[in-house]
Amino acid sequence: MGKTHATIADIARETGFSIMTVSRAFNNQDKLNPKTLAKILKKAEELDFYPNQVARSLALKRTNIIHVYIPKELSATEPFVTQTVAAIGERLGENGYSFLLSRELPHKVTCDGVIVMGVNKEAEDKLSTLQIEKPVVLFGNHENLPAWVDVDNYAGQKLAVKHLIEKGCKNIAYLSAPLYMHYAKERLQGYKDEMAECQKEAIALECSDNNVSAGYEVAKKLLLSNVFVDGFVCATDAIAIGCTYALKEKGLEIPKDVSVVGFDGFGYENMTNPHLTTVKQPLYEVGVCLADTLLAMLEGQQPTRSKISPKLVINESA
Amino acid sequence: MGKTHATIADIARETGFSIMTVSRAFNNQDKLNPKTLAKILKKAEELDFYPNQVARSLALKRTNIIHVYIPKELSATEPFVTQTVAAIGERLGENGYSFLLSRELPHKVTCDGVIVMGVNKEAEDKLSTLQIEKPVVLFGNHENLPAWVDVDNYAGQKLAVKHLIEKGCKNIAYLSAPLYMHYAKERLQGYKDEMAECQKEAIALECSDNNVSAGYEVAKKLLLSNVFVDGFVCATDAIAIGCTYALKEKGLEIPKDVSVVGFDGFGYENMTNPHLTTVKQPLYEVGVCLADTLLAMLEGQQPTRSKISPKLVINESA
DNA sequence: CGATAAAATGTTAGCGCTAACATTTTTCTA
DNA sequence: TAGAAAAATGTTAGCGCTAACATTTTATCG
Repeated sequence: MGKTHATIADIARETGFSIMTVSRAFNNQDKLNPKTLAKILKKAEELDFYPNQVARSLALKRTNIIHVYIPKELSATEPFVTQTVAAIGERLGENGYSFLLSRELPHKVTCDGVIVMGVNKEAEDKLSTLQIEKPVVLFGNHENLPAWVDVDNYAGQKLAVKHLIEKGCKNIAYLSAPLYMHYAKERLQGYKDEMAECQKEAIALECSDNNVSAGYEVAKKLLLSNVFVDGFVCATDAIAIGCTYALKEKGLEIPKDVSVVGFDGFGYENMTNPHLTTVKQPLYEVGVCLADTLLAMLEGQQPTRSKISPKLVINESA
Repeated sequence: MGKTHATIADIARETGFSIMTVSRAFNNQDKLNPKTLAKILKKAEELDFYPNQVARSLALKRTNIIHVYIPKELSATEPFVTQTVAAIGERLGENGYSFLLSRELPHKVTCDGVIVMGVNKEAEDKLSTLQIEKPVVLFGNHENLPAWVDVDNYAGQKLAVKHLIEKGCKNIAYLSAPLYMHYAKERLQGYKDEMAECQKEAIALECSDNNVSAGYEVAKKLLLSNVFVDGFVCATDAIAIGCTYALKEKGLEIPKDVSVVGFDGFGYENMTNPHLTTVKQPLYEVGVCLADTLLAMLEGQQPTRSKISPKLVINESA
């Protein structure tokens, strides 16, 4: 591969300073005479020097690698995983860490810390073990873990309801995702509480699945009943899209006759006609927060738990 | 952080072999007496030993890090980027490499190789420079680069046309994406050639943008003219979805009256009613191939160029 | 069965960097 | 301006591993 690259030893030789002084120029600049620092940096520039992170990691007994653990039951290609990972990766990179996507819990010597993309009952025990050795941050929430970041589904869902009420909707129905999904429970509660706080009657229906067909079926069923509804709050965008099909089929116009709000904002919201108003999951922020939480722990700070509030993205459907 | 972890020196001491023999047990097993190997592995297990990759990298003058460079003009959250990155990451991890998502071209000492997620005129010069020092693989195709992996848009679009013809469609129109997108040209050509090969007349219209509204507008325009069309091949799923809205508005049933095929398969295909038949970009395979191409180069093999064929995913719309 | 090749194992040096301590130089104070 | 404190720089040892070469042990064969 041609000649090897300049090292701090080269700079030391050429400037006449010791290796350690050169090392300080890249780590503890404040402990150097400004003139010395300038000379060293100039020579570094001249030699196209770049610190060798591997050597640095070895000397510091670190790896500078973070494992991003994606439990097997999660698809690694789901938007909510990949978008969060993108943010994590960017943030870690800015801080000198590379990362590893893995589907198995890592051995402690292979990383400085772990970000877990969702809880997996099987892995829980291992997590607490690993936690003793290396910092762990979870995407989600868990009472036994001191560090996690989650989306505030509850607050997000309240936002949607609030918006419809402000728009003047009188009868707001809720199409829930299957309740065995933890987010579904949280969102449903947000709807119920917000409705209660506004002295409105809740009408919540659970879909059998989180997809367009299920949303369509449940909305259709509701429309066939005698219940008058002028607003639909849906637990996910997929369900909301299904809902719009049922509404159109019935000849209802969105948002003139009825308003629809979704939840997720993975890009599907722009596939409807009209475009869907939705509560967008703040995945970028979550990813950044996951990374920052871990980085803080690596610097010795206390673990933290964060809930990040989604934002309402107002499009045409409500 | 508690007591340090077992090293090969520990195993050497406890088994009575030299450090080098222990090292061989984890690298050149074939050069060891089987009994020796067994003893060492047993002791390793006992001590929960795991090789320190950082030390290994330093000794081998490698980083075991791959930079995944996402040019600034690409959004890091686009599905086609994030899904490919997920596959790259998984593959690299399996092979002992971690990676770094970066928005700037890396310095050569920070990585063993680079995967570029799309060409950026600005970066092209730098790429050829970097290439001399470290292996580079591009997602896309470029005549000046010896190693790349691309989606075979041309072949993929032919698949879609073929499918409609087999289904018995007589008049197949094409809704193209804006032609300044490189993939749009390739896909359009695939449509044209396949139509020509089947002695069919091509009717191609270009959308002003790659989104639902643009697809809707163009399809609507075509429907207003006197041209009879019983099949739509669309350059993207977003355009196809827009197209379905225009068709439904006109009272046409899909696929009874008219068939629609999209392209991309990023998940939007399941948001339509009926679900969209589409040509799915093989992003997972692309990611794996990008990683494998780079890994092969790192082992000294020649760079290669690959085009990966998308698959037709048959749903309800055609 | 001794010479010789082949297999197995060991020794040395070093990858590039940093912590910890040691030394030198500069600055400050009475 | 001597003497002490502070600032700047240097020395030593080692992080855990591997390449390259050196040595010892075992297998092979006329």
